[in-house]
Amino acid sequence: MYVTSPVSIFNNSNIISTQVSASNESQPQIINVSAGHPLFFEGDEAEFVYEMVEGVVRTSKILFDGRRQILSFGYPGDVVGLSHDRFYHCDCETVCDVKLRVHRKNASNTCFERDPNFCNELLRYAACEVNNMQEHFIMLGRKSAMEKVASFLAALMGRVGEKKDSRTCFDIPMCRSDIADFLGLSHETISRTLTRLRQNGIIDLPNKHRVCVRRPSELKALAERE
Amino acid sequence: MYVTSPVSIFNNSNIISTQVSASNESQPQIINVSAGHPLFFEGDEAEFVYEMVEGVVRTSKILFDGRRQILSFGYPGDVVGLSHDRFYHCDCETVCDVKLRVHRKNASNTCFERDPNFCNELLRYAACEVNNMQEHFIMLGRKSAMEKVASFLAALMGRVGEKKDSRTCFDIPMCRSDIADFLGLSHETISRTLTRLRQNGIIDLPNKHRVCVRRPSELKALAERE
DNA sequence: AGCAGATGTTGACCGAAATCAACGGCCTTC
DNA sequence: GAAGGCCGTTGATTTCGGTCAACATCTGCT
Repeated sequence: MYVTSPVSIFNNSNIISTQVSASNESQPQIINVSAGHPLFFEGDEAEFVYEMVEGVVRTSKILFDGRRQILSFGYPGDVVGLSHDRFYHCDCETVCDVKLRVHRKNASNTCFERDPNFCNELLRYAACEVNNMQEHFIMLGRKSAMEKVASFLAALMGRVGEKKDSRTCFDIPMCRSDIADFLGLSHETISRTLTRLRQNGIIDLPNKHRVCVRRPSELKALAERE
Repeated sequence: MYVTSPVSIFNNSNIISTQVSASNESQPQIINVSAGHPLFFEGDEAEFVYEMVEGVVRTSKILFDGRRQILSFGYPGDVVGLSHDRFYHCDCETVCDVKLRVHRKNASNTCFERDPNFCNELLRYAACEVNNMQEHFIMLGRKSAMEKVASFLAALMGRVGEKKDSRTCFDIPMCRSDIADFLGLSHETISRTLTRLRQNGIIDLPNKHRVCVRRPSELKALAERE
């Protein structure tokens, strides 16, 4: 099943509320996609806009020689597949098993124009998206490897962390290379930096896909300093 | 005169047409701002959305220690000042003398909601913006210094280049540090890379603020390779 | 006109992160 | 359960671009 084009990074606000999307045209369909499958490719006709319900997707662009930049990880509440024209402008794949709500774009290509409320919500979502992307700009352009990794962990902690005693734990469903291509680093540097954070007692790594933050304030400090 | 929050990079399409914006509320006012002045700062109340008419602005974010990332250069036709909430999320300053059209946001804070057409246009503009930003992501995260500078020049060439004989010339109103902070490099690297391009016969530099491209196809090739 | 500060260029050197390489663990597949 | 491939970690080495520094040029100011 091949679907949409994603546009989100870490978005704290579920701007698109359930009832708003439910009111749009024929009720949107929910689909499941298993881990490691593409939803759509750059250049595909952009028929759908997707709302993440469960799981994580990644959106990316590839250069001619294979270099890859991950644009965003789409988490529940995020919207993927917005496009200003008829085509998707990045690839999108599932990172793990995913459940998503599918909105079909109408013929006129400005999606949802018959529903001004949903259009306004989408506009606010897009503006929010732009804001998130701007934060990511300064990360990619001006932060050190340690700052990048700490910022990434801090963002995930804020979004999906579960508090347990004095720790905040969360899963990292994506592999090291995905994180590397998101932060503009090599996967070796991701690994080394995580090891350093563990050695400094700031995080624990119970297994490869889970992080427990032992000192949240120090992590946040590293996200801005060093 | 202090005004808006900008959101654009290099945008080929003047999506916001004159009559659409003119139909919005009380007719928008045109203002002039001279070179080197701020339009607004991060955190300011986002009262206005601006349409660039003439000149160039830069939008930026600053880290605690002074590191700066330029998010976009706003050229005529671009929109600056979109925000998902009541505040601007970046600084904006004029690079040279600027003329711009000012749209006041209404009280409800979702700008222009009474004008569904303009909302749809803005949505398409925002989606286009997101697309441009995605292109910039792969530039910041994965391209070499030469690729970055060549991409920057190629984008400017396509947008504001004037064909003269076999050459395409254009002004670069911003200083080297601005370009550096846009591309995530140091100003010395910008200078060195421009010199290399000149030595290779790909560009001429008649003066510090003007570029003539002698071999456009080689420039475009460098933007993707090397 | 003359001065001061900003801007641009170039060289020397340094360092953070990439690259290259080796290896261990885990998962899939037959 | 053997084989092969991915993934993650760690070490050795390289390299690109940053930093520091010197100097030239330009601009604005009085």
